[in-house]
Amino acid sequence: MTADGRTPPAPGPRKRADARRNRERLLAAARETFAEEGPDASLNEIARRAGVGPGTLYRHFPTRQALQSAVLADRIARLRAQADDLTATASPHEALTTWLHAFLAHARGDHGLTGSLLTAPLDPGFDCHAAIREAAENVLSRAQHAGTARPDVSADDLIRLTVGIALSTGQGDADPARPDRLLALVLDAVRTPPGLKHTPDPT
Amino acid sequence: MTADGRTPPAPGPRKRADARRNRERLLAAARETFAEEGPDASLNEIARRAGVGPGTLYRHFPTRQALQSAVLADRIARLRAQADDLTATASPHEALTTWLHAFLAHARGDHGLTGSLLTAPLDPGFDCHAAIREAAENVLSRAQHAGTARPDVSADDLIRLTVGIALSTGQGDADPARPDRLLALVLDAVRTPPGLKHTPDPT
DNA sequence: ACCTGAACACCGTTCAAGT
DNA sequence: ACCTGAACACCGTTCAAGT
Repeated sequence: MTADGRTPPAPGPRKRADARRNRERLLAAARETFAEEGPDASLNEIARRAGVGPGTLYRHFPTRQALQSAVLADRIARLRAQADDLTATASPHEALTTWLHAFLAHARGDHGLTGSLLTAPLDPGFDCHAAIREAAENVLSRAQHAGTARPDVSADDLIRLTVGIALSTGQGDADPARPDRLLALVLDAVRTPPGLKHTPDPT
Repeated sequence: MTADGRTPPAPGPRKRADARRNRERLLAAARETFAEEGPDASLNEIARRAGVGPGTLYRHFPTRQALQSAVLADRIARLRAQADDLTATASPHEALTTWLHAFLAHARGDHGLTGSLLTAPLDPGFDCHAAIREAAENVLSRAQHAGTARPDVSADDLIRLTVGIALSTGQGDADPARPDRLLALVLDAVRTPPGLKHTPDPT
């Protein structure tokens, strides 16, 4: 990954015009199809919708994960930007809370795309895991320095807990408020100094 | 489901001998194959390993979930029994903690079988979701009555949080202690009275 | 009453052949 | 340099035909 975490090779205009057009068509078709059928949608179907042969899809995106990453890239960039904004405008604790809830909504809103991508082994192309971790580290370390988040929790921990909530609360739940409630519970623990109530005597 | 949560129709010896034998062979093959290749393993492959035609598999287990449930049934029964044991032998808080860690280990140990089953919509056959919930309610309500678990959390909440941790911490993690650490964090929150540190003055 | 296994429509992936 | 699309091995699922 590049030092600043942006999309590495910057798919500049150095390619043939038809190649660029096909890439764009494939991305649009993938966005549509993943949204409708989830992260396991048929790749042949995506190629078909893009008006392109299967081989062309594989040439542009050698693996299903590569295609999924590309589809998510801009949404993840937005999450990163939001973390920066919150750092500038909200209190440390508010920023942490708000950003994690936004991330949860994001992970729940894409039929499991983010979840499946963050669960699987990393993709060397666009490393969306790293980008999200930087955003999480941004808001978390600020809260830790302010003393409103316990120091023994990592950005990765928070991401995994949140993704876990997103994955385990399917959209068919009787209680639509459950995901946010569970995240709030987790955040309670993050705010609490570890071992506070286990050792009432500090001596 | 039956009132006591046992496997409902009790697949008694009322069937033809070859049918029973095939059922057993299919279950064994499924156990093997799911363990090796995860919950999405090929059903044809399972039938092949059982030395049986695909149609026979479908006759015994009309859906993939039905087969998965049958494979897990006895392991889930053991988890229920363990909850009963803990209730009799350990303190309320210890019982809750120990059982949830056991459940987490179980959910992490089967290549995601439990996770995929608890995430998907319920199966009317053997309802493993209900069985697990009863076990969780067993240990949770006892802790709540003893005052060591906050009352605004439900057995379903705990199950979802734990399954979420199991799903989001793949086995390829750099930190093998992470799952148990995250569960301990969650249990901290469950023990803490809600809003304790938000309102330092009880008046 | 249960089992068999061929058959169908589909999938992921590759690769010669084209331009 | 890139695209096409036929081809291969496989999958889930069904269903006539058997015993």
